[in-house]
Amino acid sequence: MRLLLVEDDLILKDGLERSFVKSGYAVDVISDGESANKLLTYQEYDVIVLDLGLPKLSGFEVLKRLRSRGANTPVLILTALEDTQNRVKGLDLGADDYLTKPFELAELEARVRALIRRGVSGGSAKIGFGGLTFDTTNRQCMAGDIALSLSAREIALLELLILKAAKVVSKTKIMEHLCSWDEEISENAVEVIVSRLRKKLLIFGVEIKTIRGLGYLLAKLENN
Amino acid sequence: MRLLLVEDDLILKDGLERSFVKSGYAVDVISDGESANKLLTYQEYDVIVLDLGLPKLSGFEVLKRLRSRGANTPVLILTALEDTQNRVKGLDLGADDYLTKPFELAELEARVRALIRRGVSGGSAKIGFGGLTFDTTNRQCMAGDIALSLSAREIALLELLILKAAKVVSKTKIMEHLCSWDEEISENAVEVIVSRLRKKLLIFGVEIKTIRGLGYLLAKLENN
DNA sequence: ATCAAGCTGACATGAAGCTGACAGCTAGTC
DNA sequence: GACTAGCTGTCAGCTTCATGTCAGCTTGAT
Repeated sequence: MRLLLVEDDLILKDGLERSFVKSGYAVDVISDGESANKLLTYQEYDVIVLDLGLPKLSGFEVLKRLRSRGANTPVLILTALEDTQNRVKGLDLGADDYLTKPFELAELEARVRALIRRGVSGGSAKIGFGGLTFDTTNRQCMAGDIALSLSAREIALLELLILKAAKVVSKTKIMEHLCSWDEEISENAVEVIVSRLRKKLLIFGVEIKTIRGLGYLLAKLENN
Repeated sequence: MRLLLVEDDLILKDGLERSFVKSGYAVDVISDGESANKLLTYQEYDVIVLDLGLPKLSGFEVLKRLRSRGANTPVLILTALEDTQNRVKGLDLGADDYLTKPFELAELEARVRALIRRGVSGGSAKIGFGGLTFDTTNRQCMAGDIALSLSAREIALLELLILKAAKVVSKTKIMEHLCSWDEEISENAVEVIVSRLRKKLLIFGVEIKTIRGLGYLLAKLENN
């Protein structure tokens, strides 16, 4: 899943980024409100972590403009201001969650996971597809009580496909969700990841269908 | 959909063209204002991407003359001039959107899509016909919750027919919409594409009628 | 009946996609 | 530091599929 972190504190920024990357997110970091606003006009994210105290354009303003463009991307607001007034203002503007500094890393991660879940699967931690169950909390995929042995890339791809249910996901979209700016992979790399994951899923009756020229979609295997 | 790109910067021109072609547009490129103006007197487009800083005739002038001929083709202005004055001037002259360089490719594409949608279907991304729903955003056609498996050409043709609702569309018009100059296909090729699409649509109660000597039109199948 | 317009099955070609092999990289272990 | 195992991207050669052309047919107007 692709995450945007808007934060100007240098130390916090680095720590959060490293931690999110380690958890398997594709993370982009930006440190002022104006750039964030511009970026959000054309780049979609699965979740945004937004500090309120930003240079150039406040977090409030970034959020307001994002919502006024009709985007419903989940936003978690991060701030030093503890008073209720700002909390209310943030939620009124369309924030989905709110965390005041100082906070525990684990709590932030849990809330981010919850936001992604809420947006896609109606809040439940486990999503089923065919004979598979995907657990978004520890990012593991189970078939019955067997845990599939998948690599990080494979899990990221499966997560995306399973969250998009039976919709076509283009190679470009896959590239966007698996990689942040500084990484860049070829279309062929996506094909390779698909090929490897496909092989592992087939055993469990789940198929990755190719829609030529458009992308891939997850489907239950038809037996006949 | 057919797109005209008026741009004199060599590098930008090439990049944009390649990207639009990849997205499935039929793209014509022209690099000076005078030729653009001349071309626009006889060739219709679905959307025009227009640079302001052009040799021979400015983008402003091209736009002004286009509008004075009564054409309401959506126009997106592209420019290095960032000041508000020019933005206002452009919009006053009848531009539909405005983007200042440097910009991200993805943003330009998103805005072009938005313009096409706005122009044709009143802003909604989905258009229905009979039992079919055509999603202009991700260029997919659904019958209920089944996605039709259509090739790129078939989708392009269906898009055109469905946008023109129950009006007759001539073979020449179809050729214009599916191809830019450098590609050229025969009338027979159109017949073949129609034949293939027709077969697939029949199952879903939608018929492509032939109006001999005039063209084709989309109709709901009458059962008797 | 004649002829042009249109239809469609068969085929060739090239692009899109697949996958085994390989090599560079990372993390863990001693 | 050196060794190992596993992950992951690139490449090359292969397969699959979309699409234009052609040929021979059907349809419809006069």
